[in-house]
Amino acid sequence: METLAIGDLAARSGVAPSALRYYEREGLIRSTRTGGNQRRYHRSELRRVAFIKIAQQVGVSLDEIREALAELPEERTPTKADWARLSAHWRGKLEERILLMQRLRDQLTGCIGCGCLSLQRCNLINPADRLAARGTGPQMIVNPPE
Amino acid sequence: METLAIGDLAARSGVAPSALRYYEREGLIRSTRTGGNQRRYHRSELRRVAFIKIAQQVGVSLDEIREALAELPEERTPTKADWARLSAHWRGKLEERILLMQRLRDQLTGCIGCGCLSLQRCNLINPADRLAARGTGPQMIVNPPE
DNA sequence: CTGCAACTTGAAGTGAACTTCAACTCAAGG
DNA sequence: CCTTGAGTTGAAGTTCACTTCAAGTTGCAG
Repeated sequence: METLAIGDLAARSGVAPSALRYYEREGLIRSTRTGGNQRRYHRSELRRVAFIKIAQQVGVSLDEIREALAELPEERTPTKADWARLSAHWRGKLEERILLMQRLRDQLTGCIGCGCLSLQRCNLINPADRLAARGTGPQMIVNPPE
Repeated sequence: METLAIGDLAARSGVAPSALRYYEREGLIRSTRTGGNQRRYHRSELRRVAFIKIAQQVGVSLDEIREALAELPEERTPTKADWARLSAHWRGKLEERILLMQRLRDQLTGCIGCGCLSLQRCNLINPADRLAARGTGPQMIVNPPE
């Protein structure tokens, strides 16, 4: 078995065939066809699907994933080095997201004492909502100062 | 200004009025009405909306958020202690998610050397896909062994 | 060579989380 | 009082990421 039928790729990757067809329509993965028009996947597509799944775990949209994958070479099967570059890039994104979550957690922790949820710094510290003029939303958390 | 009109709550929370109406239909927040049928929000709803936004950041669905909020007392305005309990609970969820991300990051880091993305452990270490029978998907990452 | 599981397509459906629209009413400053 | 920006409703529309369906075709084990 040199190439994979859609069912094989589905079984190996844990992604439903319908989703794989969808990914293909969306330009995230590619296949060749048999004489009878059935999809056959190169083994390297397994890696692409793995990447897609991982990126989704991180909360990245398919659009962004497509953009990332576009950085892989079209003409040849991506090498380890190609994947390494991409992975390194995503490691950065992951790191960022982890930091956001940690900030969220620390805010929550810091505010458990007062129960304020730190909307606009803290409603207890700032009871009159004096900061209301300063833009909307829990700025402190999403875009912390400095 | 003792209570907030929908526009005020929207401005303060950074959530569109249409979304606030939606949240109300979905039972996530509550309002009283003026004689002329306009919504007026108690200031404590600001906290609920903040909580909703934070939970969404963590990737929680509105359904789950509603369930969490259901643990707040209906009959009285939630106290600091009420929020503290809820926040502590969510801190756990956040912590969990952070751990998942960190595991993801470490996997990615560990695999940058081989470019494998660790689908079924590692395709380099395991080139013949011998583990294919062992369930689908990047199990190692989502449900790591031990 | 046959039978049947697995594949093909386009179109339509799903659910989550909202937004937009149209037609109308309210609240409050001048 | 009057104007006007803000609010009201239900229904329909939107985007994302798929799934389901129906009707037909293919590939391979026996």
